[in-house]
Amino acid sequence: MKKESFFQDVYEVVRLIPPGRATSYGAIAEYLGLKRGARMVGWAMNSAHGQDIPAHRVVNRDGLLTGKHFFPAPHTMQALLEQEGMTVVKDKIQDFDKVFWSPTEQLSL
DNA sequence: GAACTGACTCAGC
DNA sequence: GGCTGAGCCAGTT
Repeated sequence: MKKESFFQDVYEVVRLIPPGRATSYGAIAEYLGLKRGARMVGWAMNSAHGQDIPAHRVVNRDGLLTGKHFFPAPHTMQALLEQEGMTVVKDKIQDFDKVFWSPTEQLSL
């Protein structure tokens, strides 16, 4: 197995998120074996700056764009999500249960 | 080198 | 039903 950092796995999973879909920090953490490692996923995103990581497709359990504040502009995250066909109202993804992409289910097949 | 923090989440009160 | 506390790992101070 790879001895890469937990962060590298996070990046890879986030890259596999298909357009028009979004997932949560907890879902990624769970896929990596960390049930409460959601914070580390967010931390990984923090280090993902400069890489091809669609961090805008990663939101919290509520579909809320908690990480929007870390983007170049506050509306960048929402704009990217809307470009992919998702509806964002008040920094929150609408029909999040429909656009939700679970790595545990999609990648374990 | 130990303590703190950090883009979260769940359980308990 | 809303708030507080605890827990995960790694990077920073």
